[in-house]
Amino acid sequence: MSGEDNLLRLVEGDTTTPEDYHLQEQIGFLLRKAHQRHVAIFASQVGDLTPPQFAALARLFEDGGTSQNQLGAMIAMDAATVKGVIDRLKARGLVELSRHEGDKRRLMVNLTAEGRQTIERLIPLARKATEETLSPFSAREATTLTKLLAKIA
Amino acid sequence: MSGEDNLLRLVEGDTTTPEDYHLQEQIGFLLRKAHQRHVAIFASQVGDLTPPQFAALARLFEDGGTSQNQLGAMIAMDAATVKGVIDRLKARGLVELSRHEGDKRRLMVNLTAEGRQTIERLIPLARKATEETLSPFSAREATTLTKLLAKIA
DNA sequence: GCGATATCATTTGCATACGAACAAATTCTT
DNA sequence: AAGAATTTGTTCGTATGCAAATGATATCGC
Repeated sequence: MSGEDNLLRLVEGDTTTPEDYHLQEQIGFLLRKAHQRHVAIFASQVGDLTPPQFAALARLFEDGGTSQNQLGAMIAMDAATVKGVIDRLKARGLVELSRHEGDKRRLMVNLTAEGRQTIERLIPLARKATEETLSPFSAREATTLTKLLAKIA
Repeated sequence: MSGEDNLLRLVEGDTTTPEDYHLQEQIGFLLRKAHQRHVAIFASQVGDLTPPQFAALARLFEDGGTSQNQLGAMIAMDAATVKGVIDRLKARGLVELSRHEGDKRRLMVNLTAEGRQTIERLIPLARKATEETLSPFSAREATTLTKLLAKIA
């Protein structure tokens, strides 16, 4: 950083320099770490399924069967990602796949009986994971954080 | 859900059921989506490096050289993950590796001249990414969110 | 009805992310 | 000093996550 650069910055009203940059204050870094922490908590509370796998089952439980890509859109996964998740759930017998009648492109995904039983069993554990992730906060702070994040997402 | 289960829940004061569970209100789901959105914004603003690669360079720029695992601890990456990130940065000539004298286990990581130049060039763009990610919020809300996330992480 | 377009799904390649098993070097304990 | 425990790093396997290319089917425009 030269003296001329410093002068230019002052003239332009820009008082920040690369040296002032602090990674741990950046929203992206904090989001990455917070997400990591939650995934670890989720694994310790729920264990059986990963958060994406759980999300897929929970959404099917809420809304009933949909096509694979539609489901992906609802749980924020692109087509390539949702395929892998559904493949693994199918391999475990938690969902079953069928072709849509009338539109042979669509791959319909439905919960099996075991899938329904599994998600009902895991939902209370997922609530505990939410609770533990929010445990550093007061109820008021937890609500604030949830609302702010909902605004981003 | 049987009638007996309902009675039991009422007696125990538990009024939530699996049917009441809403994925989009869960902190984990929101963190995952918010993180995804930021990564997309970061890619569009910074482009050249991924957020983890950028984090490694930024940290080396802030603190100078450290060992690979130590660096990983500072930017929240386990040993296996940080290895891949550093390998790719090394392949691009942005960092250089050397063995620690006195402790031959330690792999020291340092910025190259090109690495330093790169991170100085990218930091202003990373600031823009932070800004855009926080654009749905007022300044006050942005500060609140950052502080709350820092508390989790 | 037919060609252009759009939608749905699959595949490949690359980049995190983590657990577990392992190897090498260092430090601790006795 | 010798053996045990710890630290540092590597490798492997599994699971997201996304871009880009491809194939199959539907729909639109004419």
